[in-house]
Amino acid sequence: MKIGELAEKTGVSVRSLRYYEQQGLLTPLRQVNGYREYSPLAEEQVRTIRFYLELGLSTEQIAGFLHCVLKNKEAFCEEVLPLYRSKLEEIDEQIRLLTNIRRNLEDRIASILLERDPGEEALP
Amino acid sequence: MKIGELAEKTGVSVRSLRYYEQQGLLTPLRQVNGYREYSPLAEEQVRTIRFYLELGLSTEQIAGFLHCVLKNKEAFCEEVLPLYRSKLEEIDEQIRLLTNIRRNLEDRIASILLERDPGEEALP
DNA sequence: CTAAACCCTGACACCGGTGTTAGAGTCAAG
DNA sequence: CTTGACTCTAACACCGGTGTCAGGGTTTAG
Repeated sequence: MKIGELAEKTGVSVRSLRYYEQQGLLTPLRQVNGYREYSPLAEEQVRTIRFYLELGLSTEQIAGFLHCVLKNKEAFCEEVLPLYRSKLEEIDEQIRLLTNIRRNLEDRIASILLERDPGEEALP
Repeated sequence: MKIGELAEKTGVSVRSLRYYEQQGLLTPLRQVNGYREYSPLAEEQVRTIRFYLELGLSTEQIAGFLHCVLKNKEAFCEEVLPLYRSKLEEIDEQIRLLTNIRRNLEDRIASILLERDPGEEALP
């Protein structure tokens, strides 16, 4: 299958498919004319890549274990669990930061409303 | 006061002070030799800028109301409240996204642990 | 044969505040 | 006068997946 077809089947842009290849996540064969030729398995492989990208992993991190998870169950790939755990910490840190900002924003909003129309926002 | 002194007093790098100026947030005078000359008020002004940056506002957004909040109380600057509210929605959306990812990560971790050592993680 | 639709590579743009470097001018202390 | 510490402008790098364009080949249906 050619790149356009794979793009349509997976909903991933042609540009992205070429990028994944450049990052070592996909390795299509080449036809004599230079066109990329994807096996039917590539479709599932692309969905796997998308899954990990949506978990917030980088293409570089994914490249580190993709070959393994494509052959085995995730649980047998040593690299995955530590990666998940550090990503989880990272996410938690980001949530903490955002939550702090959120609190500050609410404080500012509340104090503006108070200063502007004292008592008005206390209505039911 | 020269830029290095202001940088030291505020803890903001010289690079950033020049950037704030470029974004229209600071307008120091110039000495005859071309050096920036900051008034003592600039110190407080920089802290104000930092405050808004840390709320997640962009220099462009800050530029839109900084002149007002430097003269009046925040509550009298019309632009501020809507900006706070849209920023709050933005933050909430980001927290939602991160929370989803977080849940997926935890699911993956749990299922790896289950698959690998069934029951082991259930210990006290 | 031709036009439309694909495909190829390579490269720039984006986002946005900050670090860093290069090359050059200025100033103060010794 | 000289040296070292500042200052100036201008410009690139970063981060990272994606959009988009340029310029050129290939294929396929009419």
